[in-house]
Amino acid sequence: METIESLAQAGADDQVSGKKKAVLKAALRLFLEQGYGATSMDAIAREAGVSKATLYAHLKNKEELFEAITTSCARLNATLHPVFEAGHQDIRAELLSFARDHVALLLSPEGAAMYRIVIAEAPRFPELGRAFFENGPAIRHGAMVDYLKIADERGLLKVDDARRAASEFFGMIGGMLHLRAMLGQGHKIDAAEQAAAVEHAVDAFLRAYRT
Amino acid sequence: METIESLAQAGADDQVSGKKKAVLKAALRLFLEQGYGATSMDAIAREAGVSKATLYAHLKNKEELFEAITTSCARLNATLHPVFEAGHQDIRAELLSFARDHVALLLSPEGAAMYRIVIAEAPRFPELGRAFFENGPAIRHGAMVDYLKIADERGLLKVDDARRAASEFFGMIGGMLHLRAMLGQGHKIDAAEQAAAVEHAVDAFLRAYRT
DNA sequence: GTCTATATGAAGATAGAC
DNA sequence: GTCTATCTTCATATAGAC
Repeated sequence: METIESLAQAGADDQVSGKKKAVLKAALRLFLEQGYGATSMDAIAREAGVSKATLYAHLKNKEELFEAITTSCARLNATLHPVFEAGHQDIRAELLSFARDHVALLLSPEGAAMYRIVIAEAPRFPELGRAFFENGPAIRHGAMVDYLKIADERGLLKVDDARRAASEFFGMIGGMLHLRAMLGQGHKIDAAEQAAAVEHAVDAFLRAYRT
Repeated sequence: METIESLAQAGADDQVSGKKKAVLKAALRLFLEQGYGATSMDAIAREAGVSKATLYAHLKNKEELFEAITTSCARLNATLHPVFEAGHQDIRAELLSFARDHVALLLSPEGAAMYRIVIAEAPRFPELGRAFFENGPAIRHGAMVDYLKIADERGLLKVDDARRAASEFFGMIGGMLHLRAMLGQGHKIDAAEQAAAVEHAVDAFLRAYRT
């Protein structure tokens, strides 16, 4: 998993000064930790080790600073989405591996914080919601659609509607767990219980779409 | 569906003055529309048609006012959750009806706004997250668990783990749709497409758990 | 570019009159 | 109980010196 540091650095152009990188990095961390409204420009400047004036020399205002995070947000999603080894050697094992990685991302502190802030601010920053969706869930969904289509063509699964089947897959492996995490009820989720739930869901999916 | 007006009235004790009711009603509306941070006490007082001093005569502060909303929040969930006619006459029809009502709630403006604000503020108001979960998703989940257990006992379905099966049911009928709505990408969801997706998911669930 | 110091305004909360 | 007017705090954003 990519670190917040590398994300912030990657999010900034390579030509920008170290100060700007520090500001973006600090902003990403604080926004994820505390949310948009609760994060003050003072705190970002302090965390970055620069003055507020320097901060405003690089970024127009708080909104622009937050929107700059969109890049890191997209990168987070694109980088973290598991590489789908679509070998179709062992469908159950492949789906299981994909599902585990997906759920681990949803429930990780960074992943959950990112989902939370994007959901919270989507009305005020529609572009952020769009970028997050397109670069994260939509990409993973598309990968699963392709996988299921091939599996259907090869007669390994019987999938009448790959898009809907993919949506059902993601929903059933992580829907309730994700909801619990979003509502702050994720602390009760035991790791073993989580793993068993994912496995159970994958098996149910396979029963629904086996040949 | 219960209106915001009746919710606010029901949320307040019957003995409190009309002014307090007006404040609670205004607060609920503005919180749902704009979120916690973006809603000022000035705006709530103005919307309620009272002065700020009057507002503070009834509620200690903004946090307490927000927490008072928890009651309405719980009530919204409890009231809106579809009555589950567990007749087991026609399982597919019953699951379909339940699923349609559930998804309609998730995607309704009021439901989506409630989910959004609770998710956004769950870190700062853990009790709100807990109350929302216990009175909404958890209740519906429990109802589905009971339904599936009975269906299993009667040999109508083969459900090895009712809790996990219920989680999978909710995830697959609404997971991706809900996520899209939360990220502000719900406007693209065509009503017919939505209905077809729900039906498709119910059928997939039945294939996974049929006898 | 970077800093210290400050202007400006918004929002939570209250004092005192009626 | 209710209001007008005000206090206080804090956050965004900038001015001016180095």
